[in-house]
Amino acid sequence: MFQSSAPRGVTPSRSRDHNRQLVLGQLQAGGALGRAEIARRTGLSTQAVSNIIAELEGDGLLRVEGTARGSRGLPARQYVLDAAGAYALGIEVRPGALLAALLDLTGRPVWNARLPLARAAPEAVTALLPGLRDSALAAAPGAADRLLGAGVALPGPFGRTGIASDLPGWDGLSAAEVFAPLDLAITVENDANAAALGERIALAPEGVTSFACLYFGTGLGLAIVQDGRLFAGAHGNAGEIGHVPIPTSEGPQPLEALLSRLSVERHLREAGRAAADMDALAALHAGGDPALADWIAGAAGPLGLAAGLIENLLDPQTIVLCGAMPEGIVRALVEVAPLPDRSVARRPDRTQPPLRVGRCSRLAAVIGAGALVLNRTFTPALAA
Amino acid sequence: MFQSSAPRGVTPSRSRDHNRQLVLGQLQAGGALGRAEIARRTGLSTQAVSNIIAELEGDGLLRVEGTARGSRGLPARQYVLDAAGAYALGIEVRPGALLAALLDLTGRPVWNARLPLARAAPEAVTALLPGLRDSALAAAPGAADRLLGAGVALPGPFGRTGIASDLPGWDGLSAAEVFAPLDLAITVENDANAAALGERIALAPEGVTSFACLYFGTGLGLAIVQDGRLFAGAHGNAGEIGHVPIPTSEGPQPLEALLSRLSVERHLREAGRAAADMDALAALHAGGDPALADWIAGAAGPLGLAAGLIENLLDPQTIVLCGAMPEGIVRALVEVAPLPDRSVARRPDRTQPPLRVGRCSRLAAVIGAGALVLNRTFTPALAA
DNA sequence: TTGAATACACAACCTTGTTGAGTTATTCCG
DNA sequence: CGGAATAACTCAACAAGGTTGTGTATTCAA
Repeated sequence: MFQSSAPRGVTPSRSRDHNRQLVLGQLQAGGALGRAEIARRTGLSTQAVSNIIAELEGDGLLRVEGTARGSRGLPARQYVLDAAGAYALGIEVRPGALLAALLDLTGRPVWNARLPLARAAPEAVTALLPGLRDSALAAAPGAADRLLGAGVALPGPFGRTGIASDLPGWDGLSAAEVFAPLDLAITVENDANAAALGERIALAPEGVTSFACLYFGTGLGLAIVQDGRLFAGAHGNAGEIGHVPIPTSEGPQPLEALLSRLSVERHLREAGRAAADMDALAALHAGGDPALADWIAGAAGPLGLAAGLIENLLDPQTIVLCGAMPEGIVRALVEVAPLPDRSVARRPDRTQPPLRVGRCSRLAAVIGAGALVLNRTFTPALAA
Repeated sequence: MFQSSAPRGVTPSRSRDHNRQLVLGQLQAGGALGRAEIARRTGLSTQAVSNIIAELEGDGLLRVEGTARGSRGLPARQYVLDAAGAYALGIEVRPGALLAALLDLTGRPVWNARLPLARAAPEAVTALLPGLRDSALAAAPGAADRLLGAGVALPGPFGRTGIASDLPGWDGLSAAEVFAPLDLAITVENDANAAALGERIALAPEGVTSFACLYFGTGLGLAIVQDGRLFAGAHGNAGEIGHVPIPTSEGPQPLEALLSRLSVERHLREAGRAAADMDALAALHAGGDPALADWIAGAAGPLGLAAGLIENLLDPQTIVLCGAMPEGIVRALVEVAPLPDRSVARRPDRTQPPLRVGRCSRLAAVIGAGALVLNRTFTPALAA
């Protein structure tokens, strides 16, 4: 599915696309800004920014929100993103369910749904799409002709041609075909990468643009974001941290055997607990279940090792944990994980915590799927 | 020293820069090409390519080399890089020596020098620069007004402000000041990153643009190259793989305690061998020294683990080993390293070997330092 | 009240890439 | 052997987008 694409020549219209994205990205990260301020931040002339803003305002993507006061000179009109100016549809396919969410331009989910899937067969998914689309659009009046596209999150890793290999029957399929009934531009990513872009929207106002994201899915995934863009590797499968061997008293074991939902479920089952879903897990944690506390204590070490690996290899601003694991448990893991004292990321002027809790919920990847589309709208193609 | 810079707006002249780089990059990777072929590869119109080529030819960066034959239609004039069209100066500062190399436009070193440094004090380096520059220019007549700039490789990791922290007395210095006597545009990188860009030039014709580079320096460094650009992390210090703990029979040890020049030297010293420099090491290896064979056997396991980590986390096309380790030893390591059988990079259609031997010599980082400058000339700023 | 500072609009201009018509050289095929 | 097909390349007109210079409105401070 993924193919590292060759860089293309720049034409005037591609320049404009880039600069539009740049302006939108400033507003996403910086809140309300005036034209002159945007011009200073982007290095464009105020005139260029003015033209672009007029265009974006015409498209309904932004609107004036008051004027700046308190400084000399003509007060600047402040622009903000218009949440209702555009929408993105996020879809997540899991072995047991199809999830969907509709995000507004600011990344807030305005609608979401979860449909059980007996088998995650492509035809079954395709059949559900028209109804899904209708429900989503019914939730947001006016969104119909303002849909930027649809993002799809699938369990990775991907094969070179075709889609996901973790879902049975999907190998070698074209995403465009399976999701054709949506009649939208389709962007596909693995669940961890999608979730990371979902987190990016929340982190952008804090100035976090380069980070790693540990994602609890079926196993444990890692997404790497650099300057707001995904680091995908040569074939789109970077971040398979779950396979990394971790030394234990019983010899090396894959990280995801120690730190994942399957791991906690197995541990609890062996202790005689039933923890079929996230709610049950959260309840156990809230109740101070000793078996769960035991698992957390055992998983904290591997998490610390993984954090050390990631910091040393990737030097991120922070590492975000998200995905299908109750927030309380993730918070507990973050609090007790023993971080390595020697790391290039352990710098005195660091402002971000080494580990932080992200959007921990079933919705992390669906929201991320929608964010795939928004990200394309906000992140300029031009590298620094 | 490193600062992740914000993306900037695109202006017509920046577009031209990008497209010039794109054209040069095609010639670097693809050898002799005609205008129409370049246009097809870059997605630009033939006219745009024609204009750019005329400009580049005027600047002396490329020249016609014959015409294509054997196909229908007007035979295409083939263009190649003109090696003597531009030069880049590479400088490497080590604790014991100052190295320099002059690269032509194709990345070939046309001159190099090694000056001993009692103390690698900044003032001592600054004092040597004018002489160095003169010697380099004397070796390549006409290079004086065709110098693109100077690249500087320093042992990392870097502090946020100022230069290298591994070299005593350099912390907090500005590279522009220390290297001001060169009167050239200065680009600074850590040694592993520089070496990786040196390898990139050699790998580009094979279509390798995303790879990792394990570098033998004082310790062990890792550089990550994605689409021809360095992955630097949030603060420029990605790739500190030497600190990663590796399980051994005596408990976890940092990778660079098992796989580095210091490691092999210590091992040989304990066995009563003297192996002060690379020549001595190479001689021992050629002579089939059992203590050295012993070290290689012991280091192969950690190398395999490191390769597994890198493949799973970064999904590169290949992993290149280079730096201050005799080529024969590196070759032996690559041959016996046990690679993990489970890895996202282990794909059926893979064309590159998982591990390969790079430019193993004292010069890897100096050449890479020069390549820093060439890379800027060849790699477009536009991401895919 | 006056002047400095600041945001912004308008218009002319520059750079760059695209498009379409026309030229030239080579191969293919009758 | 000669015409048709093919492909590379050039020239000229055009379009898109950004910059620069000039002018105006609005606010703060002296």
